[in-house]
Amino acid sequence: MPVTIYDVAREAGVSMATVSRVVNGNPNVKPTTRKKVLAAIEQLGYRPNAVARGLASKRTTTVGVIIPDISSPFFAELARGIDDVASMYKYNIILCDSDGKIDRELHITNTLLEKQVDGIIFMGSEITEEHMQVFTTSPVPIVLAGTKDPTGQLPSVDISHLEAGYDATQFLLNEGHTRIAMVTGPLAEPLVGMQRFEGYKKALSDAGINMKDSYVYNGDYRYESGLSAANQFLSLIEKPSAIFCASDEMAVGVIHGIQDQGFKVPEDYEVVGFDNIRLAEMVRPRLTTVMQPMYDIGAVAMRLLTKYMNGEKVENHIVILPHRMEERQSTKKTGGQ
Amino acid sequence: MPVTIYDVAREAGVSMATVSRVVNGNPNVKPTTRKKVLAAIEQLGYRPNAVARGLASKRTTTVGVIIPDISSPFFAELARGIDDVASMYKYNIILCDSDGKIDRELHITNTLLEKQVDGIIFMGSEITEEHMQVFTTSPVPIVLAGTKDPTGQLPSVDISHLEAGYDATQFLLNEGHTRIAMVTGPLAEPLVGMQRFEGYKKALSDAGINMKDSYVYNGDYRYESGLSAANQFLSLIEKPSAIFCASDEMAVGVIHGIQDQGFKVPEDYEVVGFDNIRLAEMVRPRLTTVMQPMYDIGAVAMRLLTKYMNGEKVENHIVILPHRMEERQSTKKTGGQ
DNA sequence: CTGAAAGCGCTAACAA
DNA sequence: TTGTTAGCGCTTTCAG
Repeated sequence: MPVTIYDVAREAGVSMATVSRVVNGNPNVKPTTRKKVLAAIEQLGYRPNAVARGLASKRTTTVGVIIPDISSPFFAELARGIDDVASMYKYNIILCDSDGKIDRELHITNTLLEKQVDGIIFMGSEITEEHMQVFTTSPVPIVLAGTKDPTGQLPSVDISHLEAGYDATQFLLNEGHTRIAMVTGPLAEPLVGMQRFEGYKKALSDAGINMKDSYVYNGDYRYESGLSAANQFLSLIEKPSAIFCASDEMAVGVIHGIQDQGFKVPEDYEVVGFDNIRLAEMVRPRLTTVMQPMYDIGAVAMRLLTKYMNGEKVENHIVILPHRMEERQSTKKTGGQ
Repeated sequence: MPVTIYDVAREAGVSMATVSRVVNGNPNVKPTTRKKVLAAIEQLGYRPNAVARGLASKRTTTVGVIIPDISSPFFAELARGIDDVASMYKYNIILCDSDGKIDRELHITNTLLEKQVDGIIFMGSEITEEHMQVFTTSPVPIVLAGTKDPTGQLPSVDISHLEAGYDATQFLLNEGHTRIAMVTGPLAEPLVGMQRFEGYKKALSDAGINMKDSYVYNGDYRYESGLSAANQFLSLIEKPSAIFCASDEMAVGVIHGIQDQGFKVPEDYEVVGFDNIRLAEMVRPRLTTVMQPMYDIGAVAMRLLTKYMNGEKVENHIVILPHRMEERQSTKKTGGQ
């Protein structure tokens, strides 16, 4: 039988209220009694029951985190940012993998709400009507990380995927390329995969270049689809001269696919990735990529959530963090810049 | 004001006890009343309060997970295994990054216990006296994943790092090498880094080869230390001909270090890694490595924990999962095998 | 098969 | 500065 606040109170010769006060750092306690209580706590090895506290106070100092896949380097880095800021603010994280399945996401949200989390951070590629329905009726604040809500109602922290896609393509255009291919993410994701692709199309059209369907390979962010994409592109009569990939993993796949056929990067083909995960520095040639501040997205999302949980007024509920081109060896050195 | 079990009871015209029964799937409820209650729940949009339930039942269906760094591919994969099995058994995970700092590990353990988790899974490289002191007095079961307790008291799931180190070295020995270098992990980790190194030493000594200090580079599992290790080894008068690395990241670093100096892997130097993270397949040459079942370690650890939480008797509290050599292109094809 | 009632351990007024 | 006293929302005997 564990020791309760009541045991401590008796041992210290005070009331539970007083014990509660010292445990919670309430200043209204005479130093002498505080000392007595502390001694009793020490002596008995008292450990406050957070569940009871949660029930009485209606705050659990726990937030729920819904993530598609914690074993993905991208999301793992985001999660790290979330956890670091959370622990800074004394919150704990209930982490749930959703596998990106909508029904699981919804179900998890509900479980988290049952557990009385003080807030939720949601990562996922798509925000459907159903999501909106659940999220907007949530009794606690929910912020999106690495995605955004199409209607702009929900708080979110993300980059501009469209601009990022545009910039990457532009970068290649500036190198003098006209035959630029793209390995996209799943286009079923309207807010991420599709946006990056839109950026690519826009850059091309702004440059007066017609997009060729044969220069677009629909990937799934994974290494293997980069490999296949390279094979497809290299089998074309008129091959592209540069390839923009919607993820670093695919970019590395593309590079290897190219190298396996005896060509060189960047001499024969230039390749640009997306994300800037650690892998980008662990390949040869090292990968030129769109740097996305993953850790910061998580950290800022969590910080934002703390504000909502504290009832603070938030000026800007949609945060767009900056991205930038990280130039390495998979592209040729541009003259200027 | 959220709807409570009491509201449902009134709406359905029954007692709270009955509502509780149907919510918990207790069979002792007449189908008719069950239907009535379900209707009321639906109608009111009732969502059970897990905190209240936890206080009353003394079970939270939540387990704590202490992890050095969720952004490490190795631990992320373990975490995935844990989470999958946890959700299979309807548990949620409170995930806490410890940064491998002992005081944080201890502090987190305490917080988790305050939150009344039903069990804990601990990942970390070292188990000190202090850990033992805290873990053995825990009111809930604790299982170690990816490490083990030196005294053999605590339940754990791991591989044999010593044997794995031995096998990797042996593998290189079988290829005819006599000058085998090793890039170790931190030797301050007695149960992981040191064990792999011990395996290396043992294999060498069993083969009648004297270990040379200049062939040992003390790394930290990261890519950069592989790079430095390669530089050190290649600057030796008598260079090693094969290098065994205690992590895949370091192995990739070593390979790049070698390639950067104009040499080839495996032609000039053979390299073996450790872990078999996804990266191992995403480099050229693809990495021969010691495959460690990371996902399974997590999954089995969680499964083991469920048994303890259910009060089931466990025959074998120390589980050693198999490892194996995964032969790829960073080593030459051996004739036999 | 159902209801009444006693807590679970703590917080938060409210008094004193 | 401290104590008293209600609950928080639910589970769980124990009766019936």
